[in-house]
Amino acid sequence: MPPSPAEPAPQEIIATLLAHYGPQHWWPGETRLEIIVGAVLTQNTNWRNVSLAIANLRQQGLLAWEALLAAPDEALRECIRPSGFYNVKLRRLRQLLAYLEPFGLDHARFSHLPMHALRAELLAVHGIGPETADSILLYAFQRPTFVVDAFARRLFSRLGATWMARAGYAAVRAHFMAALPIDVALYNEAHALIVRHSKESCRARPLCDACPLLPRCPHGQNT
DNA sequence: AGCCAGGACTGAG
DNA sequence: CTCAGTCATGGC
Repeated sequence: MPPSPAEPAPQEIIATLLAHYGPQHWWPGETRLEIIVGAVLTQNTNWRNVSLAIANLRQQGLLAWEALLAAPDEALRECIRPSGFYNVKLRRLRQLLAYLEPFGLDHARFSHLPMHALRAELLAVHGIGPETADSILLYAFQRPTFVVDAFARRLFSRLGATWMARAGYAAVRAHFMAALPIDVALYNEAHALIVRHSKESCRARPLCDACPLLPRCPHGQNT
């Protein structure tokens, strides 16, 4: 797919964002279970709504392994309602839990299995697609996989890698992983920085003069 | 008051 | 294999 002329180099962009925003130490949840739940609930949904759902679960004491497994559908549904698509997400969450249940979240298996093997297992769960699987692998199990999301696609597309807007998930992921060292901490920061930049500077109105990516980043284009 | 958000799956052509 | 339709709430 790439390399074409004048494509943004991932390591440069990430380094620039890192220099500007500093390390994010970003973590989409307090616990492994919370991260996994959040990964499902955030599918095509803004994090604000997911937070409401997570808060409900916490308040009901359902962010605990045993309690979550034992919770009736109705209780779970009410908790996750604010995150939208609650019927679908309830099923997907259940199926993911069903896959994890025989082992438990802290089973050695999840830290010893080769990443691609674990990734394949997650992808085999109905309702777990590539982005959800990668989020879980990276943030719950500390595996070095690059998370491709709408933010990364939009940002790099605007910076010159226009092919990313329509390319398949695998191609985009492979591009980033070929351009960057295979490193958990790096991928963690990269995703966090891209999200932060996308929500902050790139949405600033009027145009944000402090944008670390100026003049490359054409502020004002759609989102 | 629409429009859209950190996807994934299904059925049709 | 490509792609529109489907699922749904809350914030702006």
